[in-house]
Amino acid sequence: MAITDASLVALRVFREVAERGTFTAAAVALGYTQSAVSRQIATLERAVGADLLERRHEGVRLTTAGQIVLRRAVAVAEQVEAAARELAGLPGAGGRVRLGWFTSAGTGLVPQALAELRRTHPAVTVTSREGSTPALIRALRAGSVDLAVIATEPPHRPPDTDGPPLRTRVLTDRSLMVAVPATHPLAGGSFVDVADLRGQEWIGGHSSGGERLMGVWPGLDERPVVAHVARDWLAKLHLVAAGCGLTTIPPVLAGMVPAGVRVLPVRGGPDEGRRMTLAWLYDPLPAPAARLAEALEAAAATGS
Amino acid sequence: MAITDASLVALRVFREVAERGTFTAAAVALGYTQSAVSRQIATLERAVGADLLERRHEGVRLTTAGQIVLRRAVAVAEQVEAAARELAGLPGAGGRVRLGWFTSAGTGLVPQALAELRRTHPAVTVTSREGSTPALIRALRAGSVDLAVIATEPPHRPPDTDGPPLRTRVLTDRSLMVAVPATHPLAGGSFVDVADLRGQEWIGGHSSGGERLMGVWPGLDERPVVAHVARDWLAKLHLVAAGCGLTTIPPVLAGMVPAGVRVLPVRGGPDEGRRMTLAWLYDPLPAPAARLAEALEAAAATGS
DNA sequence: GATTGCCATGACTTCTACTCATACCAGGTA
DNA sequence: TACCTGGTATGAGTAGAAGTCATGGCAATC
Repeated sequence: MAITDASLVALRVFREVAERGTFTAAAVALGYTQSAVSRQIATLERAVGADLLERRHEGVRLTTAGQIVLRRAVAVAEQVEAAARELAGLPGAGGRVRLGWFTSAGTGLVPQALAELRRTHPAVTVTSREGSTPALIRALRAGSVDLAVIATEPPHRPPDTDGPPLRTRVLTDRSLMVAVPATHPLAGGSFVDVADLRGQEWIGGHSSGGERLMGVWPGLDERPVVAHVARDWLAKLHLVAAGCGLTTIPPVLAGMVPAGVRVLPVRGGPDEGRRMTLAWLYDPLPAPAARLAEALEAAAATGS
Repeated sequence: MAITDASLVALRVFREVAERGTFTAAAVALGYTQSAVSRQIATLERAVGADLLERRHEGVRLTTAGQIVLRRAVAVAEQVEAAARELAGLPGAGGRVRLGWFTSAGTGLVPQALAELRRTHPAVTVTSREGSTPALIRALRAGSVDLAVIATEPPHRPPDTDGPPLRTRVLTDRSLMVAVPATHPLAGGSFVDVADLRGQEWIGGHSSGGERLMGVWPGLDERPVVAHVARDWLAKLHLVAAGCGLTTIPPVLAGMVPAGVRVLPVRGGPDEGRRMTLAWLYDPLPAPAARLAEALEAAAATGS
């Protein structure tokens, strides 16, 4: 038994696991049971003769062997897809770029860059999808996006260590802000002191495990009171406007809040810079991806 | 069912069939029965949704869809092999070239070029194998050799039409000769007239179907008398020396016949030029293959 | 200490992918 | 014409791969 006896299915399953980060999520995505995924991976590991994944409580991480196999599995999948396209008489993937972006890039930066790109390079076709920063990094490594706009927070270290280092370029670098109801006592000033944030009611995001809780000012020395939970920015901001509480807001969104909301910087705490970073895996970027990268940088520059 | 549901085994089988030219030969090579190969191909064709092979009485030929799938199957196999090498901690295939050569290139040209190459570029590792010209062309297309020394005869047209045209370069271009026993009446002159070849006894190669019969002068207007059959050049030439008959001999071998054999040109018939041609599939050749190609050309130039 | 979110595994079932034997088909030869 | 040869296809049977379900174990969190 050797890797040559692996199956395309096993490689696809492995890639999905690498992308989703857990067997369970990969199983759901593929329409299998978790147990089927577990067995596929076990079989693949037996074929390869080494562990591909390090099982940890919050999911799995690639081992060195896993990184090798993932890279090849992605290449194999690309060949198979290319064959399918050719057989269907479709054009190659030449002018296509797949972009991933994390939520707060979706309101300004990404649409703006896409509009610009369509004007300047109409031949480039972009497909895109939203995702959390860790999910996007896994997607880059799993080859399911070519380019990703991710978020980093202080201390802005390299976002993972699971393989060849990501190439990155900082798009924007500004500080987190708070959105307060216009009727709120704090709305009067031109900034908020971090001490004033104690005891406030917050409108938070889902605190689903692993991902940090969004919406509540980080580093408060108390357990925050989360009065409302919402995933959507527009909903959150309307809740703020309705006076239901405060929420944090990335600076890129500051310009597009509804009436009844004031956005203010926060002073007196540690730096809460939020970088939007463009990330990709291998240099050089293919031409269409490079065009998109330029458009994103241009949009970041004008938007700031 | 789509090509994405194909299996690595099926792709490997398909590639082997493309290389061997028949299901039966592929089955033998892979240790399967012919029926297993037939079913694998049928399944793959169903998955792809098109015929991959045109069944003909003497074997199979690739259809257009088959050419597409073969190219991708080769790329997939390369990825898998690369993964295996990486996992085993071996170096990549960087400095390796796989050469194919047809029989009469094996006595002079190939060893000479390899010796020269080892001297000038010791970092290049060459593996090589013998094969008939059609087999070598299939091997090129199946990606199992990188470079091939093949033979062509008049009218020297492109050797096949099964896919992207082969790149070629002529190495040598000389005429077929006959080897006669030194004791034979014809051995006295400095050439032989084609008319004198009638009624002679010949030492032939295996006339196994498809491949043309080697050893007997082509185009005789009689059924030749094949007194002995041998595959090996040295055996053939020793049979000639023993006075058992005549045989044809490619010019590259003229200089290395044993005592008791005379090699003579033939006049009076149509041109029986025999070209040795270097062939490969995709430009540009990777560096190590290019070095080998140069060495082969140099050897061809000095040898003539 | 209970709960939650992971992965592994035993028991069972289905379906895939072999083998063997045989049929079939086209060309070449007696 | 009939037969042989060298090829592919296919019916029948079987072993094993690859799913599902149900359950168990483990580590972190509340």
